[in-house]
Amino acid sequence: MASTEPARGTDRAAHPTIRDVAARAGVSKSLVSLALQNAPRVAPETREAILAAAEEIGYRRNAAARALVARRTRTIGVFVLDLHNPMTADVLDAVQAEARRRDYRTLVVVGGEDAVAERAELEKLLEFRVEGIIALGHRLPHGVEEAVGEACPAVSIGSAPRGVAHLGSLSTDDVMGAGLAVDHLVALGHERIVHVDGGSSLVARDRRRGYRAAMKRHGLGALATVVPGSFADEGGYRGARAALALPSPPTALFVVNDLAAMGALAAVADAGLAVPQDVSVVGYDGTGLAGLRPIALTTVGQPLHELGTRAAAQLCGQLDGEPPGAAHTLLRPTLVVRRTTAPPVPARPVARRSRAAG
Amino acid sequence: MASTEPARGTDRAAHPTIRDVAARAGVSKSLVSLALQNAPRVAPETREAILAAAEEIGYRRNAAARALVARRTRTIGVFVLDLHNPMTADVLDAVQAEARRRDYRTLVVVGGEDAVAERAELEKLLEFRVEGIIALGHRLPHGVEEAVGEACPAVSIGSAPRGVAHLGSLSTDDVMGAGLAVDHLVALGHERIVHVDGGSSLVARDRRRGYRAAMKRHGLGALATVVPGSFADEGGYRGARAALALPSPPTALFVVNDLAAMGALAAVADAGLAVPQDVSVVGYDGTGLAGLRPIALTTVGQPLHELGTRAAAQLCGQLDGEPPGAAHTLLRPTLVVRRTTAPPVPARPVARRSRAAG
DNA sequence: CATTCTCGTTGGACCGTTCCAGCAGACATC
DNA sequence: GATGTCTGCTGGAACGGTCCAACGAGAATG
Repeated sequence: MASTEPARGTDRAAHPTIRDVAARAGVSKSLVSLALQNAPRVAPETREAILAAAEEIGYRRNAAARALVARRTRTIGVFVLDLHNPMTADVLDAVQAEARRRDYRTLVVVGGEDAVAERAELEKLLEFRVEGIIALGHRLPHGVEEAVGEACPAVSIGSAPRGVAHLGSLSTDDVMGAGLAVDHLVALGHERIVHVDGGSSLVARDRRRGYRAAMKRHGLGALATVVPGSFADEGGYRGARAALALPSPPTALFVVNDLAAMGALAAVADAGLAVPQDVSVVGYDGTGLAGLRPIALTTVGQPLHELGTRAAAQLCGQLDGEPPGAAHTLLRPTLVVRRTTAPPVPARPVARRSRAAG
Repeated sequence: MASTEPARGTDRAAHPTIRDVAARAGVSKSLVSLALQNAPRVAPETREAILAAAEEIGYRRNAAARALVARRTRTIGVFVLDLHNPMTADVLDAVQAEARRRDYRTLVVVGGEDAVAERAELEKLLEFRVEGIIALGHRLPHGVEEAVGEACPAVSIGSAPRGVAHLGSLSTDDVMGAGLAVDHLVALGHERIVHVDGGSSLVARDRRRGYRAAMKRHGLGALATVVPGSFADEGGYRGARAALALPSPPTALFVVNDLAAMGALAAVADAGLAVPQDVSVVGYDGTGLAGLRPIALTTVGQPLHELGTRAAAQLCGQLDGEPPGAAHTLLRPTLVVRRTTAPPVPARPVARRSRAAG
C-alpha cells in the first residue's frame, strides 16, 4: 500500500552486470563474455584478471538474458503429479541425476490439485521455455496435448498414452504386473481376489485389465471383482472397506499401488482382520515405503531408478539431436514377495503347485 | 556429431513473438504488450482482436525477456534437502500453495548429494534471479551464506540458524519437542532411554540437547546416552542396533526423526525384539508416514502445513515490502501418542505419576 | 473557432547477454 | 618493404519483451 514510492521489491545495484566487470577489469564487455564462457582466444592473464574482477564484485550471470539471446535454456521441466507418492522421490532423483549428467537443468512443478492449477503450472514451464517435459504420475497432466509439440517434446513416466505427437513414454508393463500379482495369490491358494482399482487413468485401466485377464486365465473369471479406489491411501481404504463388506468377502486384495495399499491395510485392521492370516494384500510400485519393516508389503516392483534415468536420457538425447530410439518403452515388472501375503486361512490342500507357500 | 550443420536443438519458428501477434492483428507490438497485460487504455474490441490473434498463432509470453526488462521474476527458489523424507512433501505443498496465492512462482531444486552439487543448485537459483529462497531440511544447504543477501533473502524451515544476515527461520522448538518425548517415556516408566541422534546439524543438536536436559530434569542424567545416527532410515537402523548392543540395553529409543525411526523399528525387529513390548520407539516430525496403520509410530508432531505456509508468507511478504515481523519464529511441537510406546516390560510399580500409562 | 483534454495508439530506448564483423599490432613470408 | 596470417580485443546488432514520450483525432471547453 506504499502509495507514491516507486515500489521496488528487490534493491537496485544488487546485481552487477557484465559491464561492471568490464569496467573493473579495464576491458570491453565482449571480452568479459568471452572469458566467462572459456572461449579460446582470450589471453590467459586477461582471463584471470576478468575472473578476479567478477569474483570481487560478486558477479553472477543472468540466466534470463542468456536464454533470450541463446534461444535455448538447456532446461527440462518435470511435472510431478503427486509429491506424496513415495515413488516420486525415487524417480525424480534419477531424472535429476541423468539430466545433470547431460548438462541440462531441471525445473520441477507440482500438479494434482485442480485442472486449472495444473494448466497454469504447465504454462509456467512453457513460459520459462523449457525444451522438453517429463510428466511423472499415473496420468498425464491436464492440458499436455496443447503444451507438447515440436518445440517441446515430452516423455511420460508411468502412463503410456499412444497417439499424442511428440509424446514418448517409459513405463512398465502394467498388464503383466497385475498378472504377476494374481499369479502369486492364486499360487498361494486364493480364489476370491478383489482388485481395488485407481479410477479412470490409463495406468489404472491397464492394471485392471491385467487383473481381469489373469483371473480368467486361472479359470476365476467369474469371481473377478473390481471395487473403486484411487492412487492415494484414502482411496485404498475406501476400496478395501467396500471389498470386505461384500456378501462373500475376499481372502486377498490386489491394490492399485503401494500408497493405496497402506489405506487398504488400515481398512483390514479396522475390520478386525489380520494381514496376512485373514486377508492377503498386494500393492504395486515397489517403493521404499513397501519395504519398510513394519509394513513389509508384497508388491509388484517397477525399476524406478531405471525409469527415471532412461526417461531423462531419452528426452535429453532427443534434444541433443541423437538418433531417436523407440518412443514408447515397456519395462518388465517383478514380483517382490514380503509378508502381507500367505495362503488363505482354511488351508485346504490345493493341487496347484505350492512353491510359494513357505 | 552432426559436424557442420548449425546445431539447433529446438526448432525455429516454433515460438511466435509479440511482433507476430501484432502483424496478425494489424497493430503495433506495443499495443499487443499492453493488451496482454490488461492495461486500462486499450479499446475493448482491439483487445479482443489481439487476444484472438495471440490464441490463433499459439503465442506464449517469454519469461526470460519479461524478467530481463522487469528486473523482477516474482519467483522464489525452494531448496529441498531430502525428497525422500515424507515431511518434505507436506511442507512443500503448503509453500507452493501460499506462494501461488501471493502470485509468486516457485522453483524447486534438490540438494543433499554432495557439497559441490548443492552449491551448483543454489547458483542455478541465483542465475534464474529468484527473489528469495526457502531452504527446507534439517540443515542449511552448503554455500547459503554467499547466496543470501539483500538482493535475495532467505527463510529456513526446520533449522534455525542465527546470525546470518537476511536469513530468517521458521521452526518448532526442538529442545521442547525432545522434552515431550522423554517426558512421555518417563511417565510410562522408562528410565534407560537412549537417543539415536542425527549428527552435527543444528536440528540434531537441539534435539540432543532437549533430550539431555529432560533426562536430567527427571533425575536420569546419569543414564542419558546418545548413539550416532542420521536423518535417514539407514542411520536409524545403525544407531538402534548400536543402542541395543549396549551392556545394559535401553527399554526405549528416542529417534531423531520419523524416517530414521523406521530404520530403528527394523533394527529392533532384527534383534528379535518386539515393539512396544520389549522396546518403545518415539520418532519426530509427525509425518503421514508415522501415522500409517501398520506403523503407528508415537512421534513429536510439527505443524508441517503451518510451517510451510508461514515461511512462504514471511518471504513473499518481505519481498512485497510488508513490514517485517519476527525474523525467527518458533512453533510449539505436540506429542502424538500411537502404538510404538508402552510401559517397559518388568512393569515395576513406579511412584512417579502414571496418568499416561494406559 | 481556437484551445485544452482525453483516448487509443505508436516508435524507440532499454534490460544483460551472445555473437559476428572488424581492427590494430605482431610476426612470417616472399 | 609490401603482403598475408594469426592473435587478442572491441563495437554494435540482435534476442523478446516493457514502458515512456509523443502524437493524431475527436470531444469538451472557453
